[in-house]
Amino acid sequence: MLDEVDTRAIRRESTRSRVLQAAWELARRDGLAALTLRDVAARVGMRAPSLYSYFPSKNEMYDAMFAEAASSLAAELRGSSGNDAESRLRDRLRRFVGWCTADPTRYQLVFQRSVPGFAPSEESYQITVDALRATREAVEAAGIRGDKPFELLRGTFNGLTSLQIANDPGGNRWAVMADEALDMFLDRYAHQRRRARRGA
Amino acid sequence: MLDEVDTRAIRRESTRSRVLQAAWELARRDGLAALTLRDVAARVGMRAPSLYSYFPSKNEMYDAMFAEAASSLAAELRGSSGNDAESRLRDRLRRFVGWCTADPTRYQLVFQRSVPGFAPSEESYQITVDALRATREAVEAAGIRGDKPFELLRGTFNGLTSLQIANDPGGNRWAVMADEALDMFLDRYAHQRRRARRGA
DNA sequence: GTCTATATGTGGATAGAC
DNA sequence: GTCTATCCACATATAGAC
Repeated sequence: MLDEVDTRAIRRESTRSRVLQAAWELARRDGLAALTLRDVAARVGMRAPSLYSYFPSKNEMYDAMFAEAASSLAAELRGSSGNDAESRLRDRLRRFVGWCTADPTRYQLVFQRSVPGFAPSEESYQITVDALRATREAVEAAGIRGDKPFELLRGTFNGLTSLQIANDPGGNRWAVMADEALDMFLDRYAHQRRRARRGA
Repeated sequence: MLDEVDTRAIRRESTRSRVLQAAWELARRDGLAALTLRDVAARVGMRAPSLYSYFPSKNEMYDAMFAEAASSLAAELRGSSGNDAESRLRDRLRRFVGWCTADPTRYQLVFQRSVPGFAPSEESYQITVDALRATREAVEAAGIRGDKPFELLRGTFNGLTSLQIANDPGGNRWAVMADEALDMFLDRYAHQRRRARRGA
């Protein structure tokens, strides 16, 4: 009987997952804001009201998508590696750009406010906050401290990805500048570390 | 009789202008995408269908707003001045950031694709293309050539303004970094002029 | 859990009177 | 030019049968 409960819960999760996948597909095709419950339901062979068994509202469905996307980004960034702090930062930023440009729709949901009336729940939003804090730590591990340099780096990479997605979706005209951007940044802000090393 | 024609045309333009102003006010209050013809009309003491005397469709109204905003930006940037090319570039970039952050709604219409189903007409879009080309010329006048540096600068400033607007609208946490960002950029790319370039 | 039926609301756009 | 009346399509969400 406990087995039955488990089985039911698993099937339920599976259906919920199928619904979310259908929502992503439609959002990629027609745009995030153009999502309708009718279309999502039709895509999994249901009618719109049936979705309310899985999500209490449309915005809760957006929130589940947001959480999925944010978790995916966090996982991608956690996979960063390198022999030293600078290499790990470089890898992390490359992964960031790669993740953002791989799926503009996903990027828009997480980083832009492109769905009128939707804001992520505190819980879902926290996933992105944690990822940002980890990036801040990676920057500091590379010897760069202070809000200003960090926010400048953040702005630079935000700008590159958003130009990429707005003007050349699917391409890499701006994405390939990630390394160059980091070099420019390190040229200016990593000098303390190098000078200190040289001086010592 | 020609006078009458003129008077009528002037009144018409005046009303059209009032409609646009009402649209901006509502867009700032409720968001660009939340604009409705009913609300806009009500704000100028009309009913929705009357607006069709001034704009053939809602998207044409958006396009008129886009053209207005783009022209305003172009005029602002044309006012840039300075004693040398670098100062003029710095002033131009300051003006850019100032213009963008002064009115997030205006910025969103011109630089983000935040209205589903709306794209500017070729004619309106051209205004922004011209402004961008003039900025490119200002960068080259400062001795910096090539697509890559220019696009990197463009990305950096795009990123700063978008962070500013998304996270601190009305404030200046990121806007004040404009000078710092340009310094970082010049550190790396204006050195050709002054000394041998390091690295590749 | 899924359905049909429906409440309830929205908003762009057109027809035709004045 | 502005109005009323209306069309039409759409969408979220609920009630209640099965």
